[in-house]
Amino acid sequence: MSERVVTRFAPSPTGYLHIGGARTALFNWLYAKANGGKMLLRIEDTDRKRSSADAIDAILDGLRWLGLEWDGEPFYQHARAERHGEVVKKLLDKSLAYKCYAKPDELEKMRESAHAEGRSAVYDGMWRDRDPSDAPAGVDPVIRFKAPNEGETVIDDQVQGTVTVANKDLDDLIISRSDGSPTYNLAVVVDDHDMGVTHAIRGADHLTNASRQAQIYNALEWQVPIFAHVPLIHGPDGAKLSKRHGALGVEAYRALGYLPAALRNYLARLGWSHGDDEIFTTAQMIEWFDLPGIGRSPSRFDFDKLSNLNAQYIKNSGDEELAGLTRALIPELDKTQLPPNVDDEVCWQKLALAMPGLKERAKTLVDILDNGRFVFVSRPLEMDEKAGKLLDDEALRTLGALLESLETLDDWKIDTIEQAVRGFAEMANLKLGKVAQPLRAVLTGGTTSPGIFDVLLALGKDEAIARIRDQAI
RNA sequence: GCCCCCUUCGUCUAUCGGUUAGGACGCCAGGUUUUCAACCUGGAAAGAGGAGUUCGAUUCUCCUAGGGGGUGCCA
Repeated sequence: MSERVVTRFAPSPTGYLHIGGARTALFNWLYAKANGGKMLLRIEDTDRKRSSADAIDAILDGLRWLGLEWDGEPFYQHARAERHGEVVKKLLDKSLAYKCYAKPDELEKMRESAHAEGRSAVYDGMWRDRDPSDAPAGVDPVIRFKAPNEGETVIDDQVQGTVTVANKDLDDLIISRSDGSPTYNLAVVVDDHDMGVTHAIRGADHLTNASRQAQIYNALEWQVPIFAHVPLIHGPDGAKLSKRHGALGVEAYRALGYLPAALRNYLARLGWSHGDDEIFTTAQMIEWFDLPGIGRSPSRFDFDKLSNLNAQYIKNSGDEELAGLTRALIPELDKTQLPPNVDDEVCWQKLALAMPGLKERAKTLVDILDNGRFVFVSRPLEMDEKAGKLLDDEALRTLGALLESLETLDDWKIDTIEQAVRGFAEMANLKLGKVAQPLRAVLTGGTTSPGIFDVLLALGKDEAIARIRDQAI
């Protein structure tokens, strides 16, 4: 391919960057990277009423968080209205478009009869060849594209294959509103052309648009870009994605404690495959990504699989890094769920110390925080029900006896701690569990935690001994 | 209604005419074990239905059913 690849991600700023959009962006980004090309970003805000600055920010932030940087400055479609108008005028001058004065009730009638007669095309072309002098006074017309009536329009889609639509099924679509603003299909064609877009990778909901856009390209005698329409993502129940399941904005995934790399990996694997490979680095994704690898059927969003992948990414991340990421997450979280002392530097150091044990049982960064809560709480610890039950007199006496072995430890290292505790259990002729469980209770206030030696290490000698002393007899 | 697209284990998918239909998540059982996880081993689990093409169809074609998308002066 001698032509340089240019892809684009073109969201409309009517809400956050949802998961489907994120995947579309990822595919465009991967394809551009894989081919040494560029991915441009275009904000499709021709409908000013529906667009918002907040939505634009959310989309840009979401892309950055996911690590999908676009090339150059974002394009804003509304800012190109003048150019769109030029093209509309050109079409008008060449008689490839015309003014239409049809009234709403006339349109409604056409809709009804099209439905009744089983026709796909709605607009009947009533102004297509009418003399402009028939125009009613005081009505601002829309401008319609004069679509071919016969033959067929064929799209050679890189994902869907050859898609053929009979031209009689496509009516004359509006390319310019009565207020003079351009509509989507016109703006997309003009912008993709002007931006030099070679590949349009987008959701399959645009498949029918592709046929109409191809007709406009042909009328303008511009080259039609290569299309790739990616099947949509559905919710776990197969229905359209709703907020209840996957249709969260990507910032919600961040708040849920997912790592960008894991989400990228999951999204890449959802609808695209490279043999049996499940886990790949971003570099591998770029190396392997191609359009034929994209499947043709819609897929469902599966949180379990995402979580599993996220767990693996967490397991392979550094302890300090994870502590930092978890700390950075604090502002995103529900205040009532936070552990105490989250501003205490020492607690975060302890969390990093506890990380080897925490990260192997965490699916998300939120799990790390939840399971690492014991490093944050202040003495004296509250015992939960199970912990309280466990701490009978016998257990408390055992802990009292254990204190000596720990206090005499000079070197508070994981293996010396283990030696001390195991040694004590052996000496006391107790199974390790008889010592570990009560110990876990007094150190964490509960009955589940990372390995008990890890807990002792993370807490530090002074704090650990103090917590034991608080309860032991 | 009409147009377009899709259909392999519950889910994501491999297979590109000949396989005991493979992998991953989840699930079940066992192992390991200081709790919970993690981990290890094993297991159940799929070609929507019907025609055709072919020596041979999951794979190619058609029909049906089901699902999705579109059908806007939204994108």
